[in-house]
Amino acid sequence: MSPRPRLDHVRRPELLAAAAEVIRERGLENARVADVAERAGTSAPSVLYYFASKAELLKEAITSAEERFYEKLDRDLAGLESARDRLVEVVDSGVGEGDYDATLWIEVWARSLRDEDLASTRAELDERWRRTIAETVRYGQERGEFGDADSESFAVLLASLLDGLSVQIALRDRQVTPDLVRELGLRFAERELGCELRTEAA
Amino acid sequence: MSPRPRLDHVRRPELLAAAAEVIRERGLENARVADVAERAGTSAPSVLYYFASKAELLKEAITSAEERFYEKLDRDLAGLESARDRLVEVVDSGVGEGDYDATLWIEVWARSLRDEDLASTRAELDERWRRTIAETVRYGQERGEFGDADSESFAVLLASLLDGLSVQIALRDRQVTPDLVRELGLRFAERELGCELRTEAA
Amino acid sequence: MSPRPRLDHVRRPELLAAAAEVIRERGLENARVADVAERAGTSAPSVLYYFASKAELLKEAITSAEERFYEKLDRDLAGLESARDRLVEVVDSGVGEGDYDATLWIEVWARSLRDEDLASTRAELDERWRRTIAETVRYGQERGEFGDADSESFAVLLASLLDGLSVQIALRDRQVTPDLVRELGLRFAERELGCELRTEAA
Amino acid sequence: MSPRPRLDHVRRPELLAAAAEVIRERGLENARVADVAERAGTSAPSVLYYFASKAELLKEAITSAEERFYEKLDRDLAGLESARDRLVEVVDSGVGEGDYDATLWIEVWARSLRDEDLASTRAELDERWRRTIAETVRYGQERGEFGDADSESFAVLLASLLDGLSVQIALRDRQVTPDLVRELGLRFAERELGCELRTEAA
DNA sequence: TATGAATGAGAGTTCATTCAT
DNA sequence: GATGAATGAACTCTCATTCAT
Repeated sequence: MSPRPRLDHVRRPELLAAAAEVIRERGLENARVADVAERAGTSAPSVLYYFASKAELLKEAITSAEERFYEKLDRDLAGLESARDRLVEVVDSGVGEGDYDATLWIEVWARSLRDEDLASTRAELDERWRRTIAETVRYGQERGEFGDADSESFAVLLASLLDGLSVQIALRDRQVTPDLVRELGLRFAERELGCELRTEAA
Repeated sequence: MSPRPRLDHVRRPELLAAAAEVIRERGLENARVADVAERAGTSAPSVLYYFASKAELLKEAITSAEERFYEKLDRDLAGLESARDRLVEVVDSGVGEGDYDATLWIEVWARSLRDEDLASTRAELDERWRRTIAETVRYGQERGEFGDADSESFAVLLASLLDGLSVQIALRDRQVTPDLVRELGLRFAERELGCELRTEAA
Repeated sequence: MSPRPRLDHVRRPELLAAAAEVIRERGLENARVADVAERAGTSAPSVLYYFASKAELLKEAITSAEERFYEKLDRDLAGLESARDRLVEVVDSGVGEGDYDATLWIEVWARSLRDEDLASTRAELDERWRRTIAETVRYGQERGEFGDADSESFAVLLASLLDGLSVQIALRDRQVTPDLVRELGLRFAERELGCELRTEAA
Repeated sequence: MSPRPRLDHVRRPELLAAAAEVIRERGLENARVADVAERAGTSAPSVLYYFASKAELLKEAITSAEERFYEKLDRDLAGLESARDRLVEVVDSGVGEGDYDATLWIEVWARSLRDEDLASTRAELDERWRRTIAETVRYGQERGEFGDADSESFAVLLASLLDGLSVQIALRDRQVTPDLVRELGLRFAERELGCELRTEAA
């Protein structure tokens, strides 16, 4: 039934990882099949043996990278009891350093402007990100850690603030550092939710 | 190189406008000289008669569009006496609708990730945007309209928040409308500056 | 960059031969990649699959043709015992007919006027040509076949004379035929070296 | 009757001189109308107002430069009584330095390989050069200054030798200097004509 | 399963030449 | 008499993709 059953589950992830690296380095529009092949130690036709086209390869590279990020975040959050710790983790993950950064998002935004398909994928991922934030807020409100605030509005605001700040990180703006982003993000959350988040950080 | 005095001041702006439209429609990386030519009702070599290369054309198209935006904003602000009105104007201009939207910014960000030259131009323009915000805050503080807050930090925060929100507008996110951005931006400013900005808007 | 082992040693020589023909027909400056492709029964991109650029293709076509000529000449000379026979062979090879003619040299000279890279390649090849002549003279002097004369000066003179004459051949001057060139070249050598070279030719 | 009568005799020579310079600098095949225009302080269309096409411009630039050379040489020779002085002058003029050099000749040879029109012009000019040499020889034989030798063969030989040597000058070969060319040319003539030409030079 | 070979479809750019003024 | 403006034609080179093996 399924063609090429043997190596599919081995080679595809490797190629997707290579593609993600190429996108980061050369940009989504300038990424070439040959670049991905070279990084994966194979040839361009080989890459297209596993992915029907360049477009499909790049799209999957992006979505799988983002999905891995959200899966990891969900796992990490589940391991934390306190809502306060969870929110700190959320802000941390959105700061724009480490294995996740805004580079890929900027690429996705740019292409989403005219790629309907990617646009709706992006919308889903962003929705997921906001839902995670909103749920964390409601969790904290249930536990009495946070004051009352509209969790949905807060999610849109915090997500947008972190987006805007992490863009500056990605662009290496001199005035915006990861530490500053963390500080500003947490201070913003404290005001909106009426809680203390920065005890040890300060 | 060679001086081309006659029509330069007529044709170049026309071509720059055409180029900006093409960049919005097809993206910075996919914009072709032939597209610009077609939109301007001429041929590709004609375009290169006025601009030495595609790169120069696109770069100038972007910078001139951004600069026109800031010049208009500065003029508009100068016409307003009250600091409160000025801040409302600032937020309005950053909402991401009207003749200015985040589309161009997203393109610029994406390319700035790899283009040193464009990156520094972007940094200057962003610096200008934050300076405008900070000056407006200090103006309001001098007039006693705003409470004390660090004007520089506020500028970074508001700019980033508006960046993040206007990205959603540009991407036509269903949950984020221009009105919502305005509302959220103003509410954020009220909290940080301890003032009332939304009297008539509410 | 990337290794292309399989057909390299088959296709490259074919393409170089095609390129040499094109250079002869259309000239070095007017040779187009598409011409070479057509002559080799393939497409322009295919040619550039084996050669990184047009410049590299043409340069290699020239140098490989010249080098083949000198290698063949060295082999032929080694097969001759008498210095007299060797010198006749040298003059013969420089007459400008057969598989070698001055056409390529003229192209190389013209381009060397502005192309530093090609200029130094040409200098080396010319140096090799003169060395061959000078060594032949010294060989004859050691064997007592030639009188004493400065072998280096003689080499410069004979090489230049043959260059000048073979240009006329290449340009199909009515007054200069291959036979005349051979006759004049040998007579010149006889006078300078004090020997008889034209017994059977006369 | 004749169109554009006014400036023709002023502008055309200026443009031809500019064209000759451009050909020397960029080569015959790379010379652009715009280069000639720039050097003459005018525009490309202006150049084509005086010359029907680029081809015509370049061809005339070459032939007029060569003709001026031969006219000057004829004038100079006529001013000399002794055949010996005349022959020294001939060799001097062919050495390849001063306002005449082999650069233009090499360009002409290269293009003559496939330009029938230029080829026949070149043949005429070369014929004229050899005739001048042959006549000088016969003049010296009549005056008893030179021994008997076939003036036509000598002309072909000397012309070719000087061609070959001046090519090396044009290409800046390290082993061949103008002084060497003069020395070799005169020594060659002395042997062939049985006379002394280098008394004061030595 | 993989890849060397090949190519068609462009893209930017150059440049002689034309035309209106 | 001269030139700014414009353009068609050409050419190199890139790259995703196909095909035979």
